[in-house]
Amino acid sequence: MELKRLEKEQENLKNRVKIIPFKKKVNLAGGCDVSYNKDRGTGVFVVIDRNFNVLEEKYFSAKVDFPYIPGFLSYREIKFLIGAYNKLKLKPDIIFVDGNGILHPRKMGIASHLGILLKKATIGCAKNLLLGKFRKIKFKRGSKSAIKVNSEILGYALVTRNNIKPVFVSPGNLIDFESAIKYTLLFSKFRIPEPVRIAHIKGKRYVGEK
DNA sequence: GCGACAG
DNA sequence: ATCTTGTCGC
Repeated sequence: MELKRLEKEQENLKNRVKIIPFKKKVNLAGGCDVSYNKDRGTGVFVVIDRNFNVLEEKYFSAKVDFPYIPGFLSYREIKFLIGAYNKLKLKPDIIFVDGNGILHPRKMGIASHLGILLKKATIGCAKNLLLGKFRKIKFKRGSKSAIKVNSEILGYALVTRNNIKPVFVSPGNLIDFESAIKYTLLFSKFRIPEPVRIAHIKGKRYVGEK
């Protein structure tokens, strides 16, 4: 099937992912999300500062041309994200993506894919677990638990708010686990990191042109 | 074979 | 993801 080809493409792409120490100072954080309406999708990109002020927001709408298939989310959504990103004037130092980074069957979740195409540091923050196992944790902001896939750590379950279930964080590209966790907490006020949460809200409210 | 399965 | 009001709990 066609998915076999895409699987190989992911296998190749993953060789370009770099899980390396993140040194840059983060003044601007980007967040993105895709919302749907019938057969159309809209990508939203927002840029916020460390005080959660929204400095810029851009949209990109187009027809949906790929179904949702677990493990292949980027083939459905990445064009919307790229489209919105290219309209930004401000370029974020780090980007939060709704979905996984290397916590993926082929270590090529949408956050990693986007990070490679944009050559930017990206962090994947999923609301639900795609794969792997982790030990139970206290629902106390800051507590975390490694998510293992075949005994290899690919991400962390991270509690960003007291008494609220964790989000599943994994490096996308050009960043390490520690920094991914650190910045996710730094930019989280509620369960979902603000950049992504805001992008999500903007998307639902957005009524753009075709 | 059966069940799980980001958005 | 999306369709959708009230409602339970911190």
